[in-house]
Amino acid sequence: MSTARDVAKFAGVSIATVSRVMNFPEAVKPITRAKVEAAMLALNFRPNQMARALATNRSGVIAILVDYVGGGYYSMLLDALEQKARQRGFQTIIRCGNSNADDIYRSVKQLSGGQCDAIVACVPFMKENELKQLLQLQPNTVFMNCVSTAYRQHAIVVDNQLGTTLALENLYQHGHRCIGIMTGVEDNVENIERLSAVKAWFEKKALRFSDKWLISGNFCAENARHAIHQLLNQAPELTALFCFNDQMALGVMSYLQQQGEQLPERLSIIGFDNTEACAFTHPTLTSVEQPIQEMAHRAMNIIENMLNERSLQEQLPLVPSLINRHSVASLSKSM
Amino acid sequence: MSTARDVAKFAGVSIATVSRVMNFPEAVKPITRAKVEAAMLALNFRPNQMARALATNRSGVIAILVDYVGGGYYSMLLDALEQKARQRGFQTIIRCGNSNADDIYRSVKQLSGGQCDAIVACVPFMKENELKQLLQLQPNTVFMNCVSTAYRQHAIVVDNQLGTTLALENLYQHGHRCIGIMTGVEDNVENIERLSAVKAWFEKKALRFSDKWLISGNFCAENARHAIHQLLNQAPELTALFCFNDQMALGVMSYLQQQGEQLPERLSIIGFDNTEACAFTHPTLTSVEQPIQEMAHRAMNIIENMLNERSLQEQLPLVPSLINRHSVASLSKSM
DNA sequence: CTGAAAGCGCTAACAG
DNA sequence: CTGTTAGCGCTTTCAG
Repeated sequence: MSTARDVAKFAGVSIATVSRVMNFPEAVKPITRAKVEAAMLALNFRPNQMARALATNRSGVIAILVDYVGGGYYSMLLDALEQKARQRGFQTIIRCGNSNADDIYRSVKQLSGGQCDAIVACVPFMKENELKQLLQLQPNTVFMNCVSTAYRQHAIVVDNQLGTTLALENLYQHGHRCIGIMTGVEDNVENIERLSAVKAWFEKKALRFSDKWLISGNFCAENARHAIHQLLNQAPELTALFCFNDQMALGVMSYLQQQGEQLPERLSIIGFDNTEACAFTHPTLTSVEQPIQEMAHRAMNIIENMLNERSLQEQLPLVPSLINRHSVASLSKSM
Repeated sequence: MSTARDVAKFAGVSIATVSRVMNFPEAVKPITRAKVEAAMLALNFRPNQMARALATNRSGVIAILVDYVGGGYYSMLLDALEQKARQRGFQTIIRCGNSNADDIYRSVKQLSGGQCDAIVACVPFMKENELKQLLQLQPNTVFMNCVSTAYRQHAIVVDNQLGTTLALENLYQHGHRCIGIMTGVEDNVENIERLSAVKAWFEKKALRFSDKWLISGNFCAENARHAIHQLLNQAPELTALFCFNDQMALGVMSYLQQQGEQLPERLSIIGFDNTEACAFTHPTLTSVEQPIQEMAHRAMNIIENMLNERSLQEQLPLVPSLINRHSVASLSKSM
């Protein structure tokens, strides 16, 4: 592999000039520049990013930390982040396998040794004090889908209260009063927010809410099958179900259909995330959409501000919207 | 951020000793080592990976190049690769947005500047001569799902002929003789292999195969909806369909069900990849599974051999299997 | 506009 | 077992 020194020798210039051609081409006389560029081509020169990073203390890469890369919501988010980062001249690298705070710490320790300039951490499972530790390891961090009171400048989050209300209100307007709730992972902050929004909504509506209407599906399709079975056993009066993510809604739908139930007649269902699969179920799935593009955009704004040592603004929760499809039946019609 | 020099000063040793504690702890007297480790802790020392990589010419990271990270097959593959790489002490980074040869070249040029030791490139769209170029840019490359005659030592691929045969044979045994084929992206080498396997199978069975039974869905669910509409128009005699990936099968199923068709009665369907969604459709989807774990395992073997400058063995195609579910009806029964 | 030289933080001989 | 020292390949003053 040829180095800048080789190029310099070949072009008959100094190594500093080679560096300038890479970084400030306008600062080099066109004719010299041409010689250098020719040499680069001839020697198939590719600058060593590690050396460059070491010298400048900048790598140009943003690391994204997630749990699984697969399916659902995060894969969409990752693609959005990659695209926005690229637009601003950053490379992105994704590290998966970060399912708890310790995984995150380990990853961050490695990555913050110069391997990246900033981190986007998808850490809905982290508590306030853990976020603090994370920021100590790497100040240039953005938390995605992470509710935080102390670090609002670093945290991008959707208005879960609104998302929840949109879903419940839609079911309500279709005549549903007995609405089941399938929650996700217990200490996931988004889960917590959505759950408390559910309770607030029922109170505001002065509707009875029974704890029997509540069940956990752990955000995962397979668990949702068992969960819905149990839920309908313990609360057969339910006519609708709000799932805290689409994966679970998918599990529920497939389970019920395997039991020979008609959807949405037997149960109206709304999911959360508006993943691609929503359009390809039968019936298609109504779901709450998170504004992924805007989230990715904000993440990059925060990062640029951090890297330029500008002060950060507090982030307001972003506005989700309900995407109406065919998984909700009007109660009057089906009765 | 503290450096090895700081640690050395703090511990009252030389910087070389600090380095040894990191790399060959046994080579340092326990008492010295303890002092150094204490200093590291006290100073919150994290070695600069870039400096280390520069000095050793090894980064410990494997880069994985894919197109989209989302949904289907690749997200499963990515998780498998990450896991296997981690087991062998490598970090992985994923770069998405590589949908053609030029994207790949650009990524590889950047990454091979010391940022990674090896690359796993998911490049079913690349031709033999493009693979050659890629290997010139970065010799330590593994091609995933990539048919190649010249670079078999670098290419991990599933036996597409067998996979295709398994699917068609299953339909045949359920009595189907008029079998539609939904292909993927035209110049995708896996697509090409599967298509020629289809034709070979029909010939071997001495069954008529009409070109009207063939349609492209571009590997994507949305396209599959239009494709199936057209296909059944031009060939209403079809009783079964083999889709070259699951995404398209999903699109087909949802479209037909929206048209009020019964599945699998109207059309028996088999997909390819056995993605997670297969278990959550209704009916559940029979699909050809690629041995992802084994593929990831082999990729890491090849990489270790390359990095240790051992000679590479030619890779034989891996063996896929058919996962039977409920999307295939017996023709006798449904008639 | 260009060159010389001093690092960036770490590793790896080589001495001792 | 430990310290000294010369790089790894690039950037960045500072002179000229």
